[in-house]
Amino acid sequence: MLLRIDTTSEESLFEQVATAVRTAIAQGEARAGDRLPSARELADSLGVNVHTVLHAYQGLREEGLIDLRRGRGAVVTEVGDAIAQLNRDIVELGKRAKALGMSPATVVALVKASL
Amino acid sequence: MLLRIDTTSEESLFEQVATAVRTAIAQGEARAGDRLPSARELADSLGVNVHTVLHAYQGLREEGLIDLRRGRGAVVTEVGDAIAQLNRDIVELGKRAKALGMSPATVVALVKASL
DNA sequence: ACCTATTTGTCCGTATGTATG
DNA sequence: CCATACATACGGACAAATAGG
Repeated sequence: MLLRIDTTSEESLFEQVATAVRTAIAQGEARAGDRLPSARELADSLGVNVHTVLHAYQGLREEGLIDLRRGRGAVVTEVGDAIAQLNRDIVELGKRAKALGMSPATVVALVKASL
Repeated sequence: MLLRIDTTSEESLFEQVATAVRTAIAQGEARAGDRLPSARELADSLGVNVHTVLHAYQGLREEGLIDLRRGRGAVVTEVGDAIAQLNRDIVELGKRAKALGMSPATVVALVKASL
């Protein structure tokens, strides 16, 4: 799992970390039961603070993607696997939307409306 | 096609009108070849200026959703139909996501990442 | 085919608020 | 604080397309 962070981006750092990890799971790079890098480990390799990674991890826990336990680290849940199943269709959907000239905001609005 | 506008919203009026019409098309309330209400008609029913609605319509024309010609009004294009089809698939995706126990926030995040 | 009245979007300018320098 | 630029929303006048007789 190789992640990158853009310190010049307007998106907050913890959001970028969360998105990166989520994407990795969605792409099947980490499956149910797999252990993610520890917060300290990941923070070091990204050059950000440990709390930034923990903030991201806690968000992913609230989404149900990972279990987070003291002493054991972050483990991908079954929900994480379900995401990988759906991600391919989501990517396909994104391509179609782009081909139709739809703005990302429009697509996101439609998705939100359907949930 | 029943639209509503929130004059207290921070979103600009013409954007709200555009979003409302776009959503109506996405939901199949107006299909290819159908005529939308004239700008004056819609403006009256929404309580905004004609030009505000026209501004929204012109934006939708640039997106390719409608044809706009004087004397004839706004007509939904084939692209409008394609978006409606896309929206049906989005709804289907939402159902699957829910069945898999994925949180709405996760789905939205994945869609954003794919765009 | 003609004329005219209506419908409809386009073009002109103006006021107001919001950044930007 | 001031000046400038830009976008939004509004109003009036205009011209093209349409509809009816």
